[in-house]
Amino acid sequence: MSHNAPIVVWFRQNLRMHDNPSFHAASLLKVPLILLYIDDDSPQPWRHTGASRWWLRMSLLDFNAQLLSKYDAQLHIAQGEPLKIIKALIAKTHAQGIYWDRCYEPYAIARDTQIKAEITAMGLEAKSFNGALLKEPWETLNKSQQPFKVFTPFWRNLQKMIMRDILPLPKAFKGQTPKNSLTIEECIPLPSNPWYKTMEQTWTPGEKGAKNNLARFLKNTLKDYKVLRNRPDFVHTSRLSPHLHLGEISPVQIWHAAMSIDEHRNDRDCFLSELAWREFSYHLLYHFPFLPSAPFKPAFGAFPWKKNKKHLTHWQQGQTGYPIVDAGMRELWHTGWMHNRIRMVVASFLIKHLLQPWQDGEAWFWDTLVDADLASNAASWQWVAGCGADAAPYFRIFNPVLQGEKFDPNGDYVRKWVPELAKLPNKYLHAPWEASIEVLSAAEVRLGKTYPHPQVVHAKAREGALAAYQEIRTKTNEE
DNA sequence: TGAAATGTTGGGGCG
DNA sequence: ACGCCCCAACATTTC
Repeated sequence: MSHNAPIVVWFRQNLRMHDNPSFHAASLLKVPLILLYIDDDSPQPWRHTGASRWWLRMSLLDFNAQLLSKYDAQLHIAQGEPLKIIKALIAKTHAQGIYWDRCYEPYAIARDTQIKAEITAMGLEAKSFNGALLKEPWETLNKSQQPFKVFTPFWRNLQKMIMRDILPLPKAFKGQTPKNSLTIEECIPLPSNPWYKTMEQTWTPGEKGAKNNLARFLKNTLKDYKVLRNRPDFVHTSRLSPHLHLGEISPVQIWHAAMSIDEHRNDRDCFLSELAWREFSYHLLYHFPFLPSAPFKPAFGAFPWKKNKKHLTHWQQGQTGYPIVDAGMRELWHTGWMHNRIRMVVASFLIKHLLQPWQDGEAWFWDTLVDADLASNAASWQWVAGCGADAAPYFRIFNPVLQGEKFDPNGDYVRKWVPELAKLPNKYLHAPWEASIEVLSAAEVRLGKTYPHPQVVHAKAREGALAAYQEIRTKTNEE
């Protein structure tokens, strides 16, 4: 192996050119670079499907185009088992090593650990970097060197830490694309069903789209973020989550960009604390790898869920009869995204009103969200269910009518996504069953025909949820 | 990053 | 003028 042998840069969830630690480090070596992307189709839990896979396709296409125009280099696309692919690639190209930015999903950690061991055993270099997090999960420990289990101390600790500088764009390098490369289009075909067309109108996947979203957010909507982020009828959140998931932008870039703004300090810190929730989720997933499937609080293993396929289906389709819930579920289906406040409302409804296991909601979000992220999704569902680390107390049950009236006071959000209720006056928009026959017919609403009756009665469902909670509390105490 | 039930207070109507 | 009741409005507790 000559010291001019190429280095493989394996891109995974870091599809960006700026502030990319592995890419940047490799580019400093002044050797040819092989830019690799592998669609890992080996059997694994939580493989990306649905909406987030559509995003992946778009993101890869954009990234590849940017690489081509900036460096005259292209991604080497492969599909299959990463270890085999990498070994074959190294044999063919005589590469001297491989660099990547770390992933933190349990499956990915196991896979990468094995690959690193095998590559090292071959006498080659396998080097990993932190490109996805502000700090590694093992760098943020409490005073007794244990992982944090409560957000606030985690957040306070994070705020005291010094963030690394943003890395510059890699200088020119010699790109090398092995011949037998698949195209991105072949590797990740468009879904057969045209649902993605609405998403194309909503989103601009890729590094530029991410940057534009950040700039738009900091300039126009950081002011009053703390209050207005709760309004699903406004565009007042950053909408960075899908970009962050594939690393089109890094949390370090976001951190420094936000910190460079001196006005609206309260709003800024509130925004950064949301970034810290993402960080906290990764922290939890790393230290408690069962997080996506089992309750963080073991007592919840005995929770008396009342599995009901019909309830789940109505929820998924946005046909629960509670307008704010249905609006959210339909926004999700059509755009691959849902406003965060509404995510809490619909999740609480599925878990507490319908008594369906949080894992069923988690699975649905995994398929339908463009920002589907194992750590955030698992931690957030557990948070709502009350079984997570620093979770909302179980008895905190959202009233879907009050939430609607409070956060969608003019009804714009419900009217947009549940148009069959659009003509109802505001007074009844969030609780159509309370309207008189006259009001309903004037609005051309026929409950049970044009819009469903409420699937459950709030007050009764609330009692049921509290009783279910009581059951596991009793069991826990007996143990 | 709830909501409902329960408790307290004080203004005003009224005998 | 006074006591009594009603009930917002707000505070506290409970789930």
